[in-house]
Amino acid sequence: MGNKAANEPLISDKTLRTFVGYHLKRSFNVIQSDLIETLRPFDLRMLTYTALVLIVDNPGLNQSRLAQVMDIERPNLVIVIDELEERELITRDRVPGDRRSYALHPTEAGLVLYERTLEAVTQHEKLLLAHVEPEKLKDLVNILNLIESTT
Amino acid sequence: MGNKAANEPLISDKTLRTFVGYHLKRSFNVIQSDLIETLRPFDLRMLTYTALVLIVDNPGLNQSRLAQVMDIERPNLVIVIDELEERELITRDRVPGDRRSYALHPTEAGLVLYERTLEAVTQHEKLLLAHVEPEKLKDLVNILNLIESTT
DNA sequence: CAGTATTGTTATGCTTTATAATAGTTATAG
DNA sequence: CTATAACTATTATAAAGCATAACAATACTG
Repeated sequence: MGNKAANEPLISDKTLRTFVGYHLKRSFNVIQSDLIETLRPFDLRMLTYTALVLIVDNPGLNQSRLAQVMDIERPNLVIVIDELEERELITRDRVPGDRRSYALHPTEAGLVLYERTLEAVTQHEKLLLAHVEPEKLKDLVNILNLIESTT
Repeated sequence: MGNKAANEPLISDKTLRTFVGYHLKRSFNVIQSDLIETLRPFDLRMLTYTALVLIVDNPGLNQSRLAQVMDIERPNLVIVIDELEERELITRDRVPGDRRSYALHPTEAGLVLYERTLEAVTQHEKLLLAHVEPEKLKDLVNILNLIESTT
């Protein structure tokens, strides 16, 4: 009577489960999906959001440094910055000392959007992870920092 | 004397660091980079490798189920399966009961490649994470499972 | 000053991921 | 039994992410 297992036999991913990376990817997918939906109303993608946050937190930085921190190639950052500038969320300002590079600054609108999205994203992640004890989340971040510092 | 900070001022990602998802992504990037390099000699990408492993572990499954487990859309799995079949690592076998679907099975060559890559990938991840105590990795996986079970 | 390095950019390609539409097959409702 | 719905695999298509080569303008170095 409605034995679903008969129609849809369980698939085992036991081999993949032996890899930490597999677990990392699967849990990141959960958070990423939530984040994408959270950012949608603001018409921001993960990359553009990340760039906006870093520019607000580090006003005046240039594109080379930003690409470096975001771990993407310079050419790929250009379209991200183009989009933020077209939407008048940031400005590309000539820097007196070096006429090659631009200093990136948030506009007033950029600051406002930053504040709003920060609240939304923080709230959404808090809700999404509400069932995990805060102590465990702290442990998690500490271990992830260890892994990250592998490089 | 060589004050690098003067030329390359430190960029702060403190706001992004408040998000668990940011930490997850950054540490996954570390593992993913290593995995890609590990798979390169075998001419496998992450997707094709994942598919191969799941087919070996679950011989006879069909593409719909496989796509479901891999969290990708059916159309996108087709080219992955095409590639594995062209390289004669798996076979698409007609199943008597249902002429719509194919049962996926690994070939002898597929099994051999599976064994070799499994060893390589296991060894590489072990080395990459050698500086993290095994106990912490266990904790990590447990917490990640909690997050994954959010869905 | 000559050669080299850096910044931002364009062009290009590959991979991943998502959606719509279709042919063939199976299941279901009346 | 037949009409309709549902399912499987596929094709076509597009958007997004990510990498490399090449270039113009500018800055640095010996």
